[in-house]
Amino acid sequence: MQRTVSFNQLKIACSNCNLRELCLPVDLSNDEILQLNDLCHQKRRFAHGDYLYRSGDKFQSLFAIRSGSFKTQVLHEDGREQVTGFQMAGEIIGLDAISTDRHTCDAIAHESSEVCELPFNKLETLSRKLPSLQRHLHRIMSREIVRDQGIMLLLGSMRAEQRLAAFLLNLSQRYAARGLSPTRFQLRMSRQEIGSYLGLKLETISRTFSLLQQRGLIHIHIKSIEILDMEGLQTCLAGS
Amino acid sequence: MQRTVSFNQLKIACSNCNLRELCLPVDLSNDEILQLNDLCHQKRRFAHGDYLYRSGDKFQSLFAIRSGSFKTQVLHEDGREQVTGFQMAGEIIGLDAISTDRHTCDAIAHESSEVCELPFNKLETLSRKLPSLQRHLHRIMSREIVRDQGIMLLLGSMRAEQRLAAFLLNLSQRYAARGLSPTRFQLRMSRQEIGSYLGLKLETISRTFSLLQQRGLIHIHIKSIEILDMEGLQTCLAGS
DNA sequence: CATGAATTTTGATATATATCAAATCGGTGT
DNA sequence: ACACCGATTTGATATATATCAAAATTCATG
Repeated sequence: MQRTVSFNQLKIACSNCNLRELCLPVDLSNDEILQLNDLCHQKRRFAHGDYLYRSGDKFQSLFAIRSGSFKTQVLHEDGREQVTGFQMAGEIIGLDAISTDRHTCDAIAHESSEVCELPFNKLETLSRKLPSLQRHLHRIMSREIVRDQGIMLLLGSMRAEQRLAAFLLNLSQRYAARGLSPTRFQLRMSRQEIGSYLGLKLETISRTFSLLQQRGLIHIHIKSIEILDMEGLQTCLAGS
Repeated sequence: MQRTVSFNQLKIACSNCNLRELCLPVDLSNDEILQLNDLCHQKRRFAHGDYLYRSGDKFQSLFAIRSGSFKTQVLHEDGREQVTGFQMAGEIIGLDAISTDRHTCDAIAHESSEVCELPFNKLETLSRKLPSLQRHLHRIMSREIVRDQGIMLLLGSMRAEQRLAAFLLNLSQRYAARGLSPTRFQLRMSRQEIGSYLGLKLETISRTFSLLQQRGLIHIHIKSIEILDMEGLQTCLAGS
């Protein structure tokens, strides 16, 4: 029953889902990789604006973003909507739903995107057999906690300028981790959405972009941004 | 090798660590309960102000608070410290460290407290054998994510009054869940700490308490608080 | 290419909270 | 009971961001 796989097959298997978060750091045998790969065979495409899931939907699967990007948001009782995160290819989405069996936010495609579905029961079953997968799943969930606490700190004690610097540096890092330019990229989200995420109004975002540009830290034109002075931005994040 | 346990023993086992979060909802056999119980045999006491762990410490265990309460905080580069959470008896603390192998914040006893240590490797090993424990661990981590995202929403889009109302209602619920009065309890934390947690200054906290009192929603005297109008507070949380 | 809608930028003003300062209160030890 | 020290409350003012409004730019559509 032991299947043998070539290194090439293995690479394909591993990249099958583009599971940067789930796959890469796991030291699994070839066979184990294949098992994991079987998990996430089912793929789905989404166009800009499509919902991956909605708040209240029954939770069954995590989703690994293969390509494209998503945003997550919640609707307040009064109708206002608040963005809780931006997710890029290679990230896992839906972790918040595990505790309640229902999704707690909406996930919406920001552009044409592909995801693969990871049925959570199967993921749990497999992770009982594969300790390194189990550990990895724990790390992913913990990382989400750390990320969220980072945002809490940002919202609790930083001013507009620092928040935006933190946001841009975070995007920059994530692009860099994907082998893309950390200094020149497209913002997939509107000023409105950035503001909602950072706890600021769109006008403040616009003003703060202008400010950073005047200081020569960035060059921005609508959705195209170039970071001109990375260290300057970091200084700005550190604040006064 | 199968040990038999009476219902009474089982209750003792389960309550051994006062693991509201870890134990109660898990449907384990008697023997499994005993295994879990073995995990958390080591107990430690802390006095007010003692550190349970510090930011940067090597991560090895989660901690279950048996009695008392803790706060977690991070130190910014510039020396300011920000409270990231208040933890009560029955809660699990340390989840953020799993992803980095190092603790990412300080945990400090707010009063005389007892914790039991849960070596994470052992917890993982056991949870590979006990699916319901595995599922439960996942739920606990997910719940932490949901909690943090709740704070994000609060910090991002609520005013002082709403934040404080949310804070008080949250405490109230947690006391209620422990069979204590949801309307009359002691605040273990200072105005400073509440402010730090809610992204406000201590003066604002004090003023807002006064405001809520003037409106007849609460009665507060230093650290003793009584909620007089629960619905009023909820309305206040919902905001304008 | 022209038109209109949506997004972004910029300006003027309002407002919530921070900051600075002082007074009051509560607890602790002598 | 008294004096002291930290925590809390309250007041006056400053400031960052929100809000309201209008202009400028970009984008979508026929």
